[in-house]
Amino acid sequence: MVRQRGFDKEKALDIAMELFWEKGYAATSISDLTAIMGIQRPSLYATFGDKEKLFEAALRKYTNLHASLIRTKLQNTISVKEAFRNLFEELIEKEYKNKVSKGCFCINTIVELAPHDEKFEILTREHEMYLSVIFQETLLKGIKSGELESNLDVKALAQTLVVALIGITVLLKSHPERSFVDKSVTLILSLIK
Amino acid sequence: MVRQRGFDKEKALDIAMELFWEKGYAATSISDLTAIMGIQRPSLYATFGDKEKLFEAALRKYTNLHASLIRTKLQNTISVKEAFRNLFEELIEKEYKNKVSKGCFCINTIVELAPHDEKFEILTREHEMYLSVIFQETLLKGIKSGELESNLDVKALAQTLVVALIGITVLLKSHPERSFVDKSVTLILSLIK
DNA sequence: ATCATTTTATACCGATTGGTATATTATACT
DNA sequence: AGTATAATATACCAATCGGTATAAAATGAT
Repeated sequence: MVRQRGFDKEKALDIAMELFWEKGYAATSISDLTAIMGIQRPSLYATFGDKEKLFEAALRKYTNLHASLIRTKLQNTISVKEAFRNLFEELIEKEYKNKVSKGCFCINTIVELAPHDEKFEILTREHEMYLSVIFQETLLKGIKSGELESNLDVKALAQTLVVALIGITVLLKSHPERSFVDKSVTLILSLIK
Repeated sequence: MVRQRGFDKEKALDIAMELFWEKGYAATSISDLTAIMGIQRPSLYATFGDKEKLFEAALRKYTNLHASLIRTKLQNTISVKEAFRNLFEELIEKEYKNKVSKGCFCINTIVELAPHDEKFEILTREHEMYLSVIFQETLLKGIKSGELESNLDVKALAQTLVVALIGITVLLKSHPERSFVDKSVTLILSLIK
């Protein structure tokens, strides 16, 4: 009884996510978005509400994808310490490969919007807290398997790994010497024992 | 022979620095700036060039102030480890006191502009590298005084402290539970031995 | 006091911003 | 096949963007 949408909503959202991720909220215009998404302005507004709603939808999609990606990477290895090492090293490798480093969409949003909009403060904080829970679970598995010491302060270590992940992700955007970030990753991983 | 400027250039730059620091480059308009600086648009352009030049001048002023502030704080204590602890704790205290946390102007710029403008990539990277040098000097002093172990990897530790400082500064903008950041600071400081 | 020089204030520029009104096109059900 | 409904395309909106032309006001040297 109705005309159906001529584009894939999820694909369009993916493209919007990539652009917001790369340029941030303020620097991305509706014209930029419609051009790259391949849709007209009224379609964007009819489908996603307004610019802020679209941004929020894109960020929620990112945090879901990011969390499950992290969880998967931490599950697929025998050694917990190796898993964390691979996590950091893949992050570093990817940022040095790409010419323009987008960093982490969630971290970018903490910096740009969290201080000025409580909605994004909560959304981004909860994602970081969720990451620390994933890290805790991974560390606990390492203790149970006997790989890690049983008297490890799992919570403190997980939170420190989150802090380190944030610090390295941000620092990579300024393209420091590779050895700089490699050395600090090695030292941080030495806390997992 | 000429009319003299009716405002203090350095004071005006300080005010611009605060606003760019709080809102970022894209979200700060010339009208915002002239209003808070108390000057007219042509005065701004005559004195500082254009928006980007003003931003760069503000950021350079910030990095200079920030570096000397950090160096001062690390000098004024007998124990090196205590000095670093105070550095982190004062940062945390300040961010929890203020309602809107501006974070670090340099870090904000790494996230917003470094990936899209080589000038700011270089400027911000050099500041972070400079901080790591200050940290190295401080740690070396601790070794010479006998407080720290002589086999400490000073470079790796200094770089890790920079990474941790960045991570905590960013995370604070999402207002996590106080215990979260306190615990990770304690664990990071345990690397200084 | 006059004059050259620079800052100031007002007003304006075209371009772009986020967001919509309108009218046309395409679809699913009767 | 006709009709109700929603998505599309075009064109437009006021507001704001970064930046400037112009002219009045203020200054220090003569």
